[in-house]
Amino acid sequence: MTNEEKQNYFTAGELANIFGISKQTLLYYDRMGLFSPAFVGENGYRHYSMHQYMDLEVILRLRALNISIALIKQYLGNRSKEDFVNILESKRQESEKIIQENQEILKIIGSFSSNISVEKQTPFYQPLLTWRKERKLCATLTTDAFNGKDRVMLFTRHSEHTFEDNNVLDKTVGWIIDREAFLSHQPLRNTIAFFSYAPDKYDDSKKPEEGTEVYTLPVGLYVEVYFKGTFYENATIVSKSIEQFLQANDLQALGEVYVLPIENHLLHNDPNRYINKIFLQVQKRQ
Amino acid sequence: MTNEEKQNYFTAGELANIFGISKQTLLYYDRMGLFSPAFVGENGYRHYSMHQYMDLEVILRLRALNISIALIKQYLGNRSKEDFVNILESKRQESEKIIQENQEILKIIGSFSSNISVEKQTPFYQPLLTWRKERKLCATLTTDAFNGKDRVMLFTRHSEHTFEDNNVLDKTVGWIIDREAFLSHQPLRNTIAFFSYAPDKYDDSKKPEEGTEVYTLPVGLYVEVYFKGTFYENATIVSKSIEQFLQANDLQALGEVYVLPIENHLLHNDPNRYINKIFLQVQKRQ
DNA sequence: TGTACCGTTACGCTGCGTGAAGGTTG
DNA sequence: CCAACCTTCACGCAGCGTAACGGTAC
Repeated sequence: MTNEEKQNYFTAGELANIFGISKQTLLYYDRMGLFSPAFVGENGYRHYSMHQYMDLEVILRLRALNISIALIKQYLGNRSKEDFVNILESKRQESEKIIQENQEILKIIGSFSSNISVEKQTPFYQPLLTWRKERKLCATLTTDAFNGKDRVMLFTRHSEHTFEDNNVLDKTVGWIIDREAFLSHQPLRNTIAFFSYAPDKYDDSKKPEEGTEVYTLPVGLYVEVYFKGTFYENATIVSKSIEQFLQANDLQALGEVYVLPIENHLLHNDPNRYINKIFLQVQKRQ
Repeated sequence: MTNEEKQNYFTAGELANIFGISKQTLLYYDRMGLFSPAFVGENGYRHYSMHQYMDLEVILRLRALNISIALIKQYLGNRSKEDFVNILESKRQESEKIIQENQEILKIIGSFSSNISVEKQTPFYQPLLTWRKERKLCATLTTDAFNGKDRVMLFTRHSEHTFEDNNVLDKTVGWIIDREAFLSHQPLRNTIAFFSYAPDKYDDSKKPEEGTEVYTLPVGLYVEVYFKGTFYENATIVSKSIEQFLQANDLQALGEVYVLPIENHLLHNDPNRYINKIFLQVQKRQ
């Protein structure tokens, strides 16, 4: 290597340092055929000519926009205003898509967080009597033949049909059980349907799939009970407390019984720490 | 495999179909130790129990937020409200960072695009006489010892020092040459400095690095010429046209001469298609 | 003779997709 | 006997980072 060469060419490390990038990056660009040294010495050393900094500058400015190496390579060989504008345009769309996706994530996180922080000092096993506004919900009816696998299938079908459009903020899925069976403390309580709340501005024109119905929970008085643990282990005690509450307050039950998980396997390993809410509509006995 | 097993367990394909994911995804989760079947048959077939759908649901809901498999694995083994909230919080920060990065990209693309579309029907080699407002610029002085490599180093140093804060929209770097040398058509024209425009609201308190100065281009009359090709090939003809223009309009030059690339190697392979703008301050001869 | 360069493999990361080659079930 | 399942490799992707191992320049 002559002195003249030393004065006019950059070695890989020099060039990398000057541009504040890693030597490996230059080696990688070489391997990819994106940016190769002007010549390679007998000792294998790379020598980049002074003028090559222009190409490298183009590369780094496009990489700063996270434009792919393949695209940069293609563009470098055939630069033009049109192609440049096209690249910027497609990159713009890509970035906008990424922004949208992450804003969607932020939205979901926000709804999660608010739902979690709401229920803090909840009284358990204490029937509450509250006035609820009308609410719409989506329900997927369960069929009669209904073993464990089918139950899971219906559950996921409900989730998919109900949540495929991201209108729904609260993605919790609850289930509806028969009032008579529940209040008579029968050990086996058939699930009538899975349900989840629909947004208030639910699009009525959108016909739900076969087996899924949009349903209105009427305005009125509701009895609600929060309890810990699984429904099947606590159904009897909860149903008895509700029955007692209805009698003591001269109330009668209407409609079906709704069970809604508040904290479930998403938050706890131990099912004993699950929190569910059970509610049903009531009215003064006439 | 007994009939009872068939009724109570999912095979990999079944589970994948139900949840609308790929079988390969399940296999991958198994390999990663994130989600393994309840048992594996003698034939090697995977069998997932009905109850496992809950774990899978947790996994998929967290994956929908693009939370890493390692983190989900950790969380699954030890669920709690606190950890869940922490995960959401860190993911929120991550998403916000991604959004910021991409909005930065959109900003850069926007400034690129507007700069490109501005200069469309530009008259070349035609001296223009315009009134310019005061503008601030950053200049990196070139040293005397100044061969090719040093020039590149100074150029990149200027870029780094000037642009490391992303305040600057227009990242074009121009250069300043000596007026006397230029107007006397000397073949070798020394570059005095590299420069680029500073944003109007440049933070004066921020002391620039050694060798870089913030500089004010005074308000006043300027002569501007757009020309095609490289500066070194066109300097003589441009300087002659400017000289003629000055004489014809009874003007005299002030300050130094600025050369600013409008379209360069970022947009063209062929240097003959480069577009540069040369400008200098003038005043009526007294 | 040391130390600070240079080089070439080659593997790691993330989350799967996509075969290939071969066994199992019905 | 075929179709539709299932399995286990193993490579590919994007853009480098990070050694490991060895030669070279001063």
